[in-house]
Amino acid sequence: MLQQTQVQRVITKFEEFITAFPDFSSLGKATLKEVLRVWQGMGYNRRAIALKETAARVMHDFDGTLPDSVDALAALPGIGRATASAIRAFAFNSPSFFIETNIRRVFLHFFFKDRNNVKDIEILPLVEKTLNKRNPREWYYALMDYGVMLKQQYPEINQRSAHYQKQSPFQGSNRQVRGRIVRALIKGHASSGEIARMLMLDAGQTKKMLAQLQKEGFIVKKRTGYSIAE
DNA sequence: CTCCAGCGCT
DNA sequence: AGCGCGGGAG
Repeated sequence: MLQQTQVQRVITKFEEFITAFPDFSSLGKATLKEVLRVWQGMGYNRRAIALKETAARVMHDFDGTLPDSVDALAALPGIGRATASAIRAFAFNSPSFFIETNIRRVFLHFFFKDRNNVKDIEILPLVEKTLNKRNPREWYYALMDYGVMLKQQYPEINQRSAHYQKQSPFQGSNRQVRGRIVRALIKGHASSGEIARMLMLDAGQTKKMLAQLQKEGFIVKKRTGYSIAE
């Protein structure tokens, strides 16, 4: 839930989410519509699909217990190397190395003072060297909190990362429209024409986006229109 | 306008 | 390597 999303926003949503789906079993068995309904407000609806699918795989492939190796975790949908390593550090308190935006800021500030275009592959060895292997969890908590603090004083540090990129505006974007369509279909089944009319969208664009959402597993097409998958 | 505990596809 | 993906807060 924390991928590309502010901690403060996740905290309140997490309570609601974990109450609705307290374990892998309930999340894996829930309908996608139920999961997306609770997810609304988090952003990146794809992550809701991945999380539900991950829960189902943990139940079926791992007997209900989350695996603790980076390789096994990273093989789950929506979990890459960074999140897999973070899960190892926070959930299992095991030494593993990863970079996220706050950690990146700390190392750029102290070890790449006069550098530009710094690649994460250059930073990672330093994360490994400085990690407190006795208590990775506490170390990463402190490191990330410190990175947040650094941002108050030096908000532009991460622009010196090779991986920094300004993102396109959300207002009027494709992703905004997708979000509105998903939100509408959570409320109920609708045809392409009804959706276009309800949301004041171009008919052709609406059809194209519905086809894309269908391909990604968000929705299914029936005789009379579209609904949330499963 | 900007950014955010990244991932997956091409 | 580059791009698309939500939505809320500052």
